[in-house]
Amino acid sequence: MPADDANVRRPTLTEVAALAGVSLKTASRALNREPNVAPSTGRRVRDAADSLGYRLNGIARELRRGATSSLVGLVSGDLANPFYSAVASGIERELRQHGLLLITANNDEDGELERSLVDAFLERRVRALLVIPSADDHEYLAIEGNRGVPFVFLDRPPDGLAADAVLIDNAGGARSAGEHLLAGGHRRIALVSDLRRMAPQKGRIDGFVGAMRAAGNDAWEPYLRTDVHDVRHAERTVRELLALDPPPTAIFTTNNRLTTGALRALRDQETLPALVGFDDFDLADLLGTTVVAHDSTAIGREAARLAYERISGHTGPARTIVISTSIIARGSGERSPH
Amino acid sequence: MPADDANVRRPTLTEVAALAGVSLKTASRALNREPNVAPSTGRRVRDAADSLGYRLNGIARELRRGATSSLVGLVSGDLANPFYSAVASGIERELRQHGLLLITANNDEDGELERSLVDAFLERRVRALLVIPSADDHEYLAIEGNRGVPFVFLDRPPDGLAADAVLIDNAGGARSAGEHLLAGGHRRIALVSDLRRMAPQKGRIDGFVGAMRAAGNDAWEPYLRTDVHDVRHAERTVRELLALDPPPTAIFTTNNRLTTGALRALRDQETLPALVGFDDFDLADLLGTTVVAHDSTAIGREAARLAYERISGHTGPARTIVISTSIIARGSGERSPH
DNA sequence: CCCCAGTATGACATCGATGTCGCCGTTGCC
DNA sequence: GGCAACGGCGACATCGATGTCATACTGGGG
Repeated sequence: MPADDANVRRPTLTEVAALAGVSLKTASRALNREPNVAPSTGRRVRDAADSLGYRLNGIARELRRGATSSLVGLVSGDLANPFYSAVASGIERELRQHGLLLITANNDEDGELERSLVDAFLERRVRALLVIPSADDHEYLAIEGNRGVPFVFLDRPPDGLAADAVLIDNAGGARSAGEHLLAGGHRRIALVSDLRRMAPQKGRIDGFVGAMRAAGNDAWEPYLRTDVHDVRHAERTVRELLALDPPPTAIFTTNNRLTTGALRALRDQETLPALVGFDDFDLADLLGTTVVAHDSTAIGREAARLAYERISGHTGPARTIVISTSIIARGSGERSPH
Repeated sequence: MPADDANVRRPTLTEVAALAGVSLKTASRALNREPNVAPSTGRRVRDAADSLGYRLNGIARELRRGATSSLVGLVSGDLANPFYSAVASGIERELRQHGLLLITANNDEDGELERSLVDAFLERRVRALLVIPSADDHEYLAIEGNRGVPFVFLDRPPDGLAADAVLIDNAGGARSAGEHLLAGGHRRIALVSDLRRMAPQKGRIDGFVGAMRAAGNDAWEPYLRTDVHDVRHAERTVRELLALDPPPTAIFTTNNRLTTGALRALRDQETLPALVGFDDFDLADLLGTTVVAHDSTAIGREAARLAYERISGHTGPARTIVISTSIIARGSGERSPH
């Protein structure tokens, strides 16, 4: 049936204009509610548009208006990780208020993939690009930044490039975790961290170590475990730590995944070490887990805000926003050394 | 500095062609690696493109190629809810394999907003539209479905419209939860559900009620609580239920939020009722919470698959995929009535 | 009564790419 | 030696909208 074929094609503005008996330009004016259109003409055009099921072609409009879309790109890790999804949620909310839409892509923690995703976004002429980078080197973005596409880095500082960033006070949070445990009387404190090459992890390690040094404590040193990258590995690592003689009396885990692993390892232990985890998580209150908390949604919101200011024409040097952290004591971090 | 101004405009293919000393069309051929371009010409064009920092304008390309983008839209609830983010993650992974990008927007559980987001997506000429609907009536989408934009409904069936859908076996899962508790010897079983008007909730209620009827049990009836919509409300509701005389000996909560609320309410109780929750959640194993689990990521993956098949030209009647559920016993659902 | 301002409209160029078609110069084959 | 086939390339139209400029008509002021 040819009628079907006709049906799958969307009507163009030209067709609407023809049906309404006006010129293309007048139809455009009517639908955009520009001034200087006779009321009756306007109505006729809109009726024609409705009856045809016309919908503006945003691609064509954007090409004409300057080859830049109303999209903002986010390249991050898997949204299944609650940290990333909280950030994405904050971004989306903020963008929506300005009529911008969010495109997301998962870099699978792969620098190569990240680069090609950034490329894909740039080809689609996103208005801004938000990145929670996995790659270490961001110099390849330098040219772009100067070409009118604002970049904002989230959670990790840009490397080899001046760009806006929203970071967490990693060192501060980790220092306060260390101090909290020291204040509880702990000395043999284990540190379980993720990949050391990632800046936030490095910051957290440094902050913790700083607290230890400041207190003149070096009993933690045998218990340092870095480059632990997933829940299973964290669980295994914590089990191994607890089997040491003497075992640590407290553990500090530097992100939500590692904290989860530690909790699993502690499940069947008789004597529980103290535990403080970086990143708050759902139901931590029920599990009584003491954490270094921060507002992940705010990270996204602030990043989107910075991006929007750049889109709106703000120029000036790169800015960095640091999101503060706070310790939420729920019991696990307050267990005393035995 | 005028050099700056020049810098913010992206070079066009015409400029690349001029620099390489060839025609626009030849430059296009070279960059797209079409046949019939002399190797030396190709190299010259690519060098020119690199030196100018040229990047293809996807908007223009898509306009020319048929006014349809390489984007797929997802309208859902807040990504901060792990159910939605798991679904989004599944979708994005699947789409990426086909070179498609995901645009997300949060409907804030508001039918009006949802409609305008769908509009915005359609204007941007998404290739397909995935919806976890909040609105009840989807007839307004009927015209669109016939215009070549495939729709896939997730978690909730389309209403007044034939479209592909990926659903959870809500009734089946809830029935097995009911049967599980009955088998444990429970009779006074409370049902705490979210908004009854939402199809998944209705399905879960019906499944549970069906199990009760089949067993000839009506002792649950005084403990039915529907239209509980957030964590706080769920916590309060469960507290009230437990204060009844006699109290229920078991509770079935019909989604992850309500389960969270119930867990909070149970925290300080002396005698614990059995608890089964619909939706699995992170750390449920540590909390020992028995749940009706399903693979949320698979929902997204399957929906993206259906959409992709339609994009690739598949026609035929609307299909519905039902994701199965299974009970994961972790202790809370196996407590016996006291 | 004329002129000017302002309103309503349309013709045409344009955004940046790709598709169609045709031209020119080599080959290769009969 | 002539001709078909093909490789390499460019001129031009095109996708669907918006911006610019021109034009016709209306009404009001001098």
